[in-house]
Amino acid sequence: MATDTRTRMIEATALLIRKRGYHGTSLNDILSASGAPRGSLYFHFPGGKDQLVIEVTRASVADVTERLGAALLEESDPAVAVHHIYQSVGRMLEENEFSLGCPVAPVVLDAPNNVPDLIEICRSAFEQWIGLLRQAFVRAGVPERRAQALALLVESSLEGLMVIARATRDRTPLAAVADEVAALVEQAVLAGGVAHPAKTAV
Amino acid sequence: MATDTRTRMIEATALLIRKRGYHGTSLNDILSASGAPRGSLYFHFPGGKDQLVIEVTRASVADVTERLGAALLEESDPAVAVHHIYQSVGRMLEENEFSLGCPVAPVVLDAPNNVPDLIEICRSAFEQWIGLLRQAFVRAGVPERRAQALALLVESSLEGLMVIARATRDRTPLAAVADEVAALVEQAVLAGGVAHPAKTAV
DNA sequence: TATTATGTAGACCGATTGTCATATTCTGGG
DNA sequence: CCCAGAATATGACAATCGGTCTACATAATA
Repeated sequence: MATDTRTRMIEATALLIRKRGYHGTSLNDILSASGAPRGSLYFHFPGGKDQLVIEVTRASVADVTERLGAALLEESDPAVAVHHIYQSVGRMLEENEFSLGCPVAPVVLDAPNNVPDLIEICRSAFEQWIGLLRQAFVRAGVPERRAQALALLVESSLEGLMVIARATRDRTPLAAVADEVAALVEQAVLAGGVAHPAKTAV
Repeated sequence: MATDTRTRMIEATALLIRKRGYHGTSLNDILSASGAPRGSLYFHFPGGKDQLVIEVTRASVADVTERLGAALLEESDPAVAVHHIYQSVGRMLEENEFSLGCPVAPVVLDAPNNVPDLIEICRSAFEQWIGLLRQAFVRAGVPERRAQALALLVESSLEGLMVIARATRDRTPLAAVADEVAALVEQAVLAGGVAHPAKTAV
C-alpha cells in the first residue's frame, strides 16, 4: 500500500508540474490531486518538495526517453520516425486541451537555482534526447556533425512548439514544422550516403 | 517622479519573470529589486500582481517585436537575417550567464489560467513574431505556405533553444541550428523564385 | 504484550498578497 | 511667499497560504 500512495503522489505531481510549473504547484495541490494526507508526503519524501520534484522529473524524463527511443527504433527511415514524433506530440497536446507540456521545460524556467540535482537532471535529459535523435540520423548515414545539428533542430523545435501550441491552442503548427523538418532529414539522409552535405549558409 | 518608480517596477519585474517565472517572482522580490516600497505597487498597479505582469508582458513583447522587425528589415537576405537573430539570442544568453530566457514562455508555462488577458497577449506575441518572419520570407520570394512553415520552424527552434541552452549552459547549439536553418531558408528563397523545390543546392 | 515498521493528522511559522491610514512632494493660484 | 489640494510615497497591518516538523495511530511481528 505504501507504493500506491507514493506512486499516486508522483503521478499527480508530474501532471501538475507540466501544467503549472514548479512554483505554481503547491503541496496542497499535490495532496488534493493524489488524495493523500499531508503528513504522508514527508514520510515518503523526507527531503520535502525538492526531493519529490527531483524524483518526479527523473521519472518523467525516463518515460520520455524510453518512448522517444522506441519511436526512433521502430522506423528505419528517420524522416518518417521524426514525422511520427511530431504527430504524437500534437496528439498529446490536443488530448489534454493544450494545458500540458514538456516535463522538463517548466523546471528549467521555473526551478530554484539552489537545487543542482534538478538542473543536472534537465541538462542530461536534453542531452539524452538529442543523442537519441543524432544516433538515429547517423544510423541512416548522416555524418555525425550534421546529425547533431538536425537532432538539435528537431528537439528545439518540438520544445518550442509545445510552448507556442499551448499559447495558441492550435495543433496545425506542429504539422507544418513536421513536414518541413522531415523533408530536411530525408534530404540529409540522401545526401549523407553520397558526397558531402550542404553546410554553407550565406 | 512617479513614472520613474513605475518604470523601474516594470523593468525589474520583466527581468525577474524571465529569470524565475510568474510564481517564482514574489512581490517582495520585485520591490527589493526596484527599490520601491510596498504600497507604491498598489498605487501604480491597483490590479495587483496580475495587472503588473500584464503590463510587463505587453511591454516585453512590444520590445521583442520591434527588434525582430528591425533585424528582418535591415538585411535583404532573410537567411542572413535569420542567422543574425540566432546569434543575437546566443549573445543575450551568454551575457546573462544563461539565466534569462524569453519573456513569454515562462508566462505561458506558469501563469494562472484565470487571467485571460495574459494568455491572449502571449498568443498574439507568437502570432506577431511568426508573422514578421513569414513576411520577410515572402518578400524574398518564398511562397506563402512554405514561408509560414519556415517561420514556425525558426520561432519554435529559437524558443526551444532558449530552454535547452539554459539547461546546458551552452551556446553552441544555437550556432549549429542557425547554420542548418539559414541554409534551409536560403534554399527556399532560391527555389521560391524559380520553379520547383528540387534537390539540394550544394 | 512489547517492539518495530508504516502511515496519518494537524500544529507551527515564515512568506506572500493585498489594504490602509498617514506622510511627503508637487502644483498652480492668490 | 504661502497655501490648498492633488498626486505620490510609505511602511505597518491582516488574512491567507506555503512548506516543514513532531506527536500520534495503526498494522505487522516476535
